Amino acid sequence: MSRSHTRVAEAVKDEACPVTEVLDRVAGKWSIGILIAAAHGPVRFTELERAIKGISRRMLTLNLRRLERDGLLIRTVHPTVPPKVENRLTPMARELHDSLTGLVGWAERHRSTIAAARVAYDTAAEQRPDTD
Amino acid sequence: MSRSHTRVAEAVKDEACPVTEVLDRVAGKWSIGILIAAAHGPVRFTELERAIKGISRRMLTLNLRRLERDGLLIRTVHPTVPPKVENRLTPMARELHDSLTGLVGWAERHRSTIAAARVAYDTAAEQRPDTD
DNA sequence: CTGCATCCTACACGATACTG
DNA sequence: CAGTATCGTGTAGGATGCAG
Repeated sequence: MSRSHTRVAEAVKDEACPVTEVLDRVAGKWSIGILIAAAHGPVRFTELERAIKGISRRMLTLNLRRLERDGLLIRTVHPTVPPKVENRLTPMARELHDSLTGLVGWAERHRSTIAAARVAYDTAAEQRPDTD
Repeated sequence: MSRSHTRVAEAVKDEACPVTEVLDRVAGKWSIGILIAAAHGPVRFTELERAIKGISRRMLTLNLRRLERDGLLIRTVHPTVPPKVENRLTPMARELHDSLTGLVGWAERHRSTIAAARVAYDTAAEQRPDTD
């Protein structure tokens, strides 16, 4: 088990690598949440704001813009008096959404294990006066 | 000290957002790259450093520690004269790795589309003196 | 309702130097 | 080889207030 992975290492080399690319796009505290929250069809700004919970208007706006800029999100503005904006994912984003749910599923499955690992790690660290 | 977890907002709404959980773990410029680079078995520090290329020693170390703390990575130190440290993913991390490669695959498939979308978006923005 | 402007803090990351 | 220590920077993100 070695040769086939060489390409992975090579793929990871410079800034232009897809890894960093996707990272940049999905990075951030809210991107994934927004993508998932917006996945079930046209969603309005306020809906997202409530759905995601914890996100600030500023962050929602900024992330929405970035996603739109990357062609992951389509923002439809209805020039009505009370402004109405519908956000929906592009097909491309829906593909991403699949990987994302996979990620979330993983998180759900192992959350407790991870939490335990952290406690164990921290405890072990505290046991070591050196690490203090 | 592990204080100041402004990021996760801790236990308050942890159950509510496994999204944020996973985000926090995969967030960062290098986490994914490291996980992928370390996926093919025991890898030494320097190997990772060379494989990922662009990463600083400091960042490699920090991320390695975090992954280890979360129970995603096992760090085996061989107390030999030239220190030898082997890093390998835990089974849990391997599952994550699958989602990750999915993510990377998506990135590879749509990279050009995204780039185009950006250009289009930016161009459109420049066309609008109003936006100035 | 949807968003932008401003201010401010925290932290991720980089560069460099030192060490066992 | 595999880190650690320190300093400096950029920017993500939060809080608040104003606006079409």
